[in-house]
Amino acid sequence: MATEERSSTHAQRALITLRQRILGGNLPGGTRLFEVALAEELGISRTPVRAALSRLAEEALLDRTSGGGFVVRSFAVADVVDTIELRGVLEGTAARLAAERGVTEAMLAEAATILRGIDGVFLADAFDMEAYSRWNSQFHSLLARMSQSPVLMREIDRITALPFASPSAFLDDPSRQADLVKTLATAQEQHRAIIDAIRNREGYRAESLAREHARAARRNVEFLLSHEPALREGVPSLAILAATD
Amino acid sequence: MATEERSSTHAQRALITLRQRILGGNLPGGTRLFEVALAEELGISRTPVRAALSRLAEEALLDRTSGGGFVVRSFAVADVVDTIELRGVLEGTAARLAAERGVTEAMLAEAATILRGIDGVFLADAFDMEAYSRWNSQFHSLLARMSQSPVLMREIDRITALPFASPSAFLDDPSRQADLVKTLATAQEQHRAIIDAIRNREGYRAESLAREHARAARRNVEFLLSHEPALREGVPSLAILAATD
DNA sequence: TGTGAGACTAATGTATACATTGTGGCCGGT
DNA sequence: ACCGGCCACAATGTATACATTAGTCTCACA
Repeated sequence: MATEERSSTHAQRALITLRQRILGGNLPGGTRLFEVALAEELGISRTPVRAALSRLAEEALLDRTSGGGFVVRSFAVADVVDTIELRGVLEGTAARLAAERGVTEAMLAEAATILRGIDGVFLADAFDMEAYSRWNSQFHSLLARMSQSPVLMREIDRITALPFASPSAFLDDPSRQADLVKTLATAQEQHRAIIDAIRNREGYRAESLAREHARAARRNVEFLLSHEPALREGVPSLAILAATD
Repeated sequence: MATEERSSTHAQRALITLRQRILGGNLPGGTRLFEVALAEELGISRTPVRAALSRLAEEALLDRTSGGGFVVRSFAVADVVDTIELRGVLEGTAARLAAERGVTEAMLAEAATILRGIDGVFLADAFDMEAYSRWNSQFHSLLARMSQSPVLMREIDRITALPFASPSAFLDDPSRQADLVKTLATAQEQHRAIIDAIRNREGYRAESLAREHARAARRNVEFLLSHEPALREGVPSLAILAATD
């Protein structure tokens, strides 16, 4: 969120509550949301409910109906796959623009710091997934900034706001942490290679690497979909999909 | 607009009015929009004004301020260039997915019809720019559909809603029609090649061609920016940029 | 049995009054 | 002269009452 909202307005609190429900899979795709019922349930008037619903449509979590109402957006498996693909395309473009336009020494130094931070997580006795996730988020935030394109950064922010398209997607699956850690070493090599390509002004290489890097999330989706649906329901990053009828 | 709105509500009319002003360059980027003043000016209450403003933020034509208000989004030249680049990337991705996933015979037949339609515009005695624009829009709409990705189609719709990133961008510049017609023959060759690549399942070729195809808009921007600003102001597709202080 | 029309109810659109917050200007003190 | 605090006004947040529209169900007719 680029803008700091007024804290604790009714609309803001309703927005947060409803967003959490949708992302957490508690509101199945296709569910009609009604102003009056929600106002009653949340104990506020219709006005802030409408404001919150409009914001959720802005975030593409709700679709508008022809009658002026709102419905929870449905995500099919193909939508998840395509959203992940789109993230790869956008981050790939960010990497390419960074390589084409060149980046500052300060950015490269920041990248080096982040890479060292991630390396440090691997060297610790116990793998700290939260620390990895934090460094990982910083890496991806920097990558977007390196493009020096506010337009692109804005689009990346939009897409990566969805849990399954986030750079941290699937890191929150407690049942597969040991397996995940094995793949994160590869991911870190990719981080290093992307920065190397950017430093060397290799646009095509940078784009290709960043696209492939994002594809890890797709592999996770495919893994989870090849197993029992029950397994998927324990994965926060895919909760929104579990909610699809 | 995927959804049909209620016709002629105050909010809808305010939305249309304000959108036209912004896209037409009559509201400079950075302009604060105030509910009360707009309500007074439009002769309606604040409620539909707020709804319209929220919709415009959804369309990314307005940014939200920290105080809960709205400000007209500023577009710098670099933003225009990057948005056009993004359109190329997205349409390139659509072409690649179409090639990778394959398309139906019906889609290919539709493409052939459109290509014939465009060819017909070139064969006429007087070049009909409006007819060309209509066929061109159909081509690009089909291209997005060929990806068979609702997620991607949605993003393409978002980006191409901006005048300078529209497939029809700059076709509306009355002062340069003769020059433009010369470049449209090249564009039509590109249309043909894109469909050929898709038919042949050549993903990389299709993506590259579609990206290059979108780059024509960038050449138009660069041409206009290398001439007097006064020239630019007569170009509807760039009106929104002319409005930037 | 199917279709169309009408009635009723619920959902959304709108205006307005009041509450709360933010911003700018002015005044006083250092 | 500059900075901080206070006050007033404007902007936004909210609730509520009323208006309008959309959707669904039932009945009647072909």
